[in-house]
Amino acid sequence: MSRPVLQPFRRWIVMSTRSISPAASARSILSPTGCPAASSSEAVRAMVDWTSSMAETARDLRREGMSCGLIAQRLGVSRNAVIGKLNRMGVPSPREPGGHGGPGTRIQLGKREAPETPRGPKAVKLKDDLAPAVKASAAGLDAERLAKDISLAQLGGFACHFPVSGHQVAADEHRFCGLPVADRDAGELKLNRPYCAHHAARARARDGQAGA
DNA sequence: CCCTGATTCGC
DNA sequence: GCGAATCAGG
Repeated sequence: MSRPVLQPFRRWIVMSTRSISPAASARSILSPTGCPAASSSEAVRAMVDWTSSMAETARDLRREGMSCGLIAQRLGVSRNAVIGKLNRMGVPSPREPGGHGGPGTRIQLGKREAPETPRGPKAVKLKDDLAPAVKASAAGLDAERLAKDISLAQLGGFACHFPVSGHQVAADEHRFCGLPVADRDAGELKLNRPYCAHHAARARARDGQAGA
């Protein structure tokens, strides 16, 4: 019948208890023209199953400051896929200046007031001040550099679990901060987050904007 | 020109 | 929900 075909090699691993939902299976692939670019009989693009693992990894990596492009490479997906996914997840844009002031430093949040633009022509551009949280987190970048950068296996019960792998690493080789957590006796905030003071603050700031 | 992220839009 | 195309800025 219509689509006998292709066994999508969408494995991407799935260590989660439940990652592939029936919906995903139903989605299957196909769609001869998934996108305008692929119009015509172009190769079929295996749609990636965004498992929780991938989503979490992407989110963490991005929070580290890794650009979507690198994350995309790591996950093996396109940059737009990562951006789109993260945006859909509600992950804001940390875009910490800690990366490199060179290429791609554009924060400028704030949605366009006129999305009515037919996407082709010029779009509206709005300039909005950065949220204080972003600035604050940026100031704490030093803390990340001071992180122990240890593996998950070495993380203790009170070690910060904030991912700090600033390089491209496999999901299983992810490195974490490892600094003492703050919720033991921070005196200020006592969250259950297994993060140190610095990362806890960042996490809160992040959740505050979009608690996906 | 490169890079970046954001949004729009078809599937 | 997914990703490409497009846009927009550094």
